[in-house]
Amino acid sequence: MKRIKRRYDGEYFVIKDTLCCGQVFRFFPYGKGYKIIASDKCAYVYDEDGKANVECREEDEEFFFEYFDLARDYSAIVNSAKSENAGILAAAAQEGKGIRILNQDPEETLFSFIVSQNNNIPRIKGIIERLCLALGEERDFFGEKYMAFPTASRLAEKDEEFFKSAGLGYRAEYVRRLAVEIASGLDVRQFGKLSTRELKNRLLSIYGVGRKVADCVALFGYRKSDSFPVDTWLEKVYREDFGGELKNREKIAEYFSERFGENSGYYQQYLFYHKRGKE
DNA sequence: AGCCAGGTTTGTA
DNA sequence: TACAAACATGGC
Repeated sequence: MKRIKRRYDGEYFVIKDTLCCGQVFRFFPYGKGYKIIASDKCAYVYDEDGKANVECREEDEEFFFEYFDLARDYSAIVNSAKSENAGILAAAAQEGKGIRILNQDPEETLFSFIVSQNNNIPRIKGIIERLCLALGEERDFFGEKYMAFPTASRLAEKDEEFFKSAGLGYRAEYVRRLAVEIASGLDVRQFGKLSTRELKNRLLSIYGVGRKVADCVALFGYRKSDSFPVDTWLEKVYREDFGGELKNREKIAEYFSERFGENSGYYQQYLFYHKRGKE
């Protein structure tokens, strides 16, 4: 199989910022940048001389073009952010204009963000990697091994003890029950047909999924850019940078998504990255 | 030692 | 409807 290399202009596509802004967990420092694993596919990606570089199998070129959302015009989004007159948003957008919102697999995104609740990013990455190592299918990337994200059927074979030993803590039962549901017929990929509202209600009916995880999954897994996930960092942004008084995170999420509409998800990423900082 | 991390569920009023 | 406590784990 052939290996291909694509170079993209780096003004609105910075690999490091796109991977390190908290939307994805399976990437590892490698060479001049990172190895990224999405579903069962792998790519070597790095920033160099103001360009974003993507190297992968020839047959995966289209997959990663879509994955990195390369058909979308991010200059328009960044310019809108700058014209919003919304506190630090303009500065955050300038700082994070190289971020692209990845088109991730819904099922992987759902499992990943259930793991993310009340947890920190390094730990989330570790837990997910242990699950992949134990249960993922082995694949080859030009002579180097990597593990695909496990199927729900494989996950469903394991008991709660297994998930606890992977470090999931009280989330073990959430993950196990979702795996069993999917293994016995629930197809979360079909949720993509639903409207944003219907999708969120459907996600909220899953044990272990609340408003914030539903918003992340809708945004990162189903491209619902009118979602504005509010976690501890965005609550901080709201209080400290927007002078907000609301206490309820759901209300805060409504405030932002009503204000920013279809650009909510992008702005949220700029603000998150700005507030939390880089790796 | 106690607080925090990309929160959700359950119980109470 | 709104709010508090409980829930595992590990880094600081």
